[in-house]
Amino acid sequence: MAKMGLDRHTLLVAAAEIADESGLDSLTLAALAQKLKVRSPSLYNHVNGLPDLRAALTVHCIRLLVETTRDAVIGKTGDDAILSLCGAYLRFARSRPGLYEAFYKVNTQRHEELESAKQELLNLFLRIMEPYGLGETETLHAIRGLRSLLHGFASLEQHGGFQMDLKVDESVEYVLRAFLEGLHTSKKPIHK
Amino acid sequence: MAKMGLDRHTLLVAAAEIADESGLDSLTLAALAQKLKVRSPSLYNHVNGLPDLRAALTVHCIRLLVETTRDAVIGKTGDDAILSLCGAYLRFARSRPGLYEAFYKVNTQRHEELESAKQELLNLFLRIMEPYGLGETETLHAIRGLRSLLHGFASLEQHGGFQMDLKVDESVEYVLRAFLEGLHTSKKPIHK
DNA sequence: GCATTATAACTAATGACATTAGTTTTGGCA
DNA sequence: TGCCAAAACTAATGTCATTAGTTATAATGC
Repeated sequence: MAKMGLDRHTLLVAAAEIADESGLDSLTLAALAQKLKVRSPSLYNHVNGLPDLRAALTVHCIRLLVETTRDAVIGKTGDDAILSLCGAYLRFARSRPGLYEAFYKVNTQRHEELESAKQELLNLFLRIMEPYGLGETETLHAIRGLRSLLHGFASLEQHGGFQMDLKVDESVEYVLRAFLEGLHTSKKPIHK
Repeated sequence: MAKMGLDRHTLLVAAAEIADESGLDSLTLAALAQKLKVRSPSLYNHVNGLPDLRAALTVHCIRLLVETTRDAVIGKTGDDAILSLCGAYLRFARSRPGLYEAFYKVNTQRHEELESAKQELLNLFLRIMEPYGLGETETLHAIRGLRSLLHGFASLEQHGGFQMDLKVDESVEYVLRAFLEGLHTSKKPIHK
């Protein structure tokens, strides 16, 4: 019974690997234990059960996503920045499908870490929308639109929603350009 | 041991109720059996295990969604039709959250029913995009955009993604108007 | 260096599931 | 009325998560 020197972070990384390989639903404590060559009850020394592990994955995902997208917008502004951010977002979702699943399957219970990670992501979007000079409310609407668009594309793509023989990236670019065009054109309040 | 007179459709409806009440993950054969006052192995007379039940729910969901949205666009064209369709879509997702979950958690295995239900939904979008006079490719891009937007909003809303004190419906309307505006404005191919 | 102690591993056990095999009942039809 | 297929059942297996209680080990204090 050698001590394996596991810690929370090691578990997290291994868990993310399992999720990426076989989907978040396949992430069981049994599978994780097997991967780490340990009996499943041992995991409880580092993690508070499966829900806790999944919540930790959510935070982990958001942090990586912030890192990735923040990196993608360095030295860019306006439409360029947005297109770059969106590209990075979607590549992230594709390369880490299981981790990305954890992103939106957020547990209702909110804790400190999760909130601050989400806030960071929002801040990134806020800064990137600044140059558009939309008002506060409209900026928030626009950000929700971007997030929804990105999540929609990512989620549908992940679940095999785009079967048509047509590149998803081209759809994304087309749609983003139309949306941004629309933002530029109608900088006025919504008309009744 | 009285015969309960269960059939596949009864199971489906009861299953959808459970999913709507407690989430798709809570839909277990055990729970369904209890709801129907039957032992869980009995369910296998009508359904081929949990995966089959979930697949059936997916088809059920898409059919209801087609019905609902088709109804919403009767007598409307252009932006009006789209706004109405989108409103109906999102109301559907809100009112049947568990069923809607089944929509996008599509099993990779495709069968006849599922494909034809999906095709019907696509056809509805195709017809509604006709008056925009975009080319074939661009119409498909635009439809993907609409679907992604709708799914993104629905999914994020369902998972508590919009916490800001700002009506989701207003965001949807704002974003849709911008997107449609953009479609109208840039009817030309994407420029490099 | 040695004893103590907290920790990280373990084994054993329970209870919820899904699923399969094999059994009984029953409703409809010849 | 008797037969049969369908629809219910019981029993059993295997996979999980989780808890309780045990043992080994590493780090700490002396």
